[in-house]
Amino acid sequence: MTGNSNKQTRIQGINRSIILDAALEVFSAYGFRGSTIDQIAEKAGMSKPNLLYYFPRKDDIYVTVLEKTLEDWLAPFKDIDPAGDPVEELRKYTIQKLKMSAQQPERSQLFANEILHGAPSIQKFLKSNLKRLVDEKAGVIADWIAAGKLAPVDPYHLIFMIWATTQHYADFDVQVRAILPEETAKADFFDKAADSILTILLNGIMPR
Amino acid sequence: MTGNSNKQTRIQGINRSIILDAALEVFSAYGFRGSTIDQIAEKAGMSKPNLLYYFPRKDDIYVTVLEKTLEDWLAPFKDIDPAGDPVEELRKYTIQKLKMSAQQPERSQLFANEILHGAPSIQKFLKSNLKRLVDEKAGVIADWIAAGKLAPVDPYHLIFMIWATTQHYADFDVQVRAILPEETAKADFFDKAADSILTILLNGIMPR
DNA sequence: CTACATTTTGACCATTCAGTCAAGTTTTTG
DNA sequence: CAAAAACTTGACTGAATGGTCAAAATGTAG
Repeated sequence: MTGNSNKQTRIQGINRSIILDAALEVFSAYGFRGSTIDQIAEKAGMSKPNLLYYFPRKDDIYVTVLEKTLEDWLAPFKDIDPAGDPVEELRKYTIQKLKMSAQQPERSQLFANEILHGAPSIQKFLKSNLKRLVDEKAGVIADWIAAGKLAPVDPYHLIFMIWATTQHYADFDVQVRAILPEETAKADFFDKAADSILTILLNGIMPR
Repeated sequence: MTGNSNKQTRIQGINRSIILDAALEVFSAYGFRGSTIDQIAEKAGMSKPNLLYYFPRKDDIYVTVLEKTLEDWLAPFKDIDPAGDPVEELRKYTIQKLKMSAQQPERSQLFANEILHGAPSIQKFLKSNLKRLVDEKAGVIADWIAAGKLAPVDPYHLIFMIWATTQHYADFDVQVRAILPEETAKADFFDKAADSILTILLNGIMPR
């Protein structure tokens, strides 16, 4: 039985998970080409051939980490509730995404890097799954607008705006810290950022 | 006289420029580690040793392209006029940045990639020049708010929001096109995006 | 046109790195 | 506890790639 088989042994479960954690750290920091298998193996505390026993190709590790990331990443988006209060739903979603950016910047960075370089590994996912999901949620927002519960704005661009703004704090972390060195150290940095963003965003889409 | 000297010959002027154009294309698409000197040389239409005659190290090419980019990139930000009408100035700036994202996505992508991976080549620039400039413009915005010309929002987060939103269309171009395939092909795509963003943003900061 | 400086390149070198392999060790199973 | 399966690794290979070098080609100043 090889490491690729469906049913995992105890050791396989442990080691695959260790490898994927190490890989996320390394890939998010250096990108696919900038990362080496040796780096990941060292961070995972095992030899390179051992790591390759679990994931035969560098690409296998990368794609697996990326897929796990996408899943987590979209969960709160799926949770936007058509039956909820529009402004409240979008506030909840925005805060959720900001929290994820703060707590798991590596996931955001990994994804950003993939897209930035043309999404070579997830083109299909973007055009099928993601597009379908966004179309659905854009429809929900359009309905809210039609019901007069939100100002008339293009739902797609609104979604992009929320994504861009929230992920900025993970992806451009270095820049934010360079400009706000003391602020970012404070405990309430997250709350202040969330508050500023939500003020502008929600006032921007409040029905008039 | 070497290719590094201050005074450039005719051929040096031409070739350095050709190399930098090629390098921007390659580096923005594949990142620093993902790009090879051979690739750049081929795109520039010259042999690798010839290219290395003008820029002795791979890093030299990269840093030169990056510095040129930073300069261009901040020009419109510098142009924000404290004496102008606040909403009008911020509209002008946002549109300017969106235009740049549309016309020179490579520059935005090059910069994004650098920041995403910890800004190894421009840490100092971020902490000195950029911070100084942002502090100055944040002061201008704070004054506008104090004068009751804008809603009370944190100037720094407002600036980040404009940056994030506008650059999203360059850096996440692939994702935008995956989700809005027909839209992006239309001639008025830019206008619609600008309009959507400005509606939300400006309504969000209009004094109440 | 000549002498000198600049530009260009084929061939080459050293290093890095993804991936292989065969032999050894540990874990599981009956 | 013995045999089989699963796991681990040192040593290695081949391809890719950053960079060198010496000689040839081209451009330029007087």
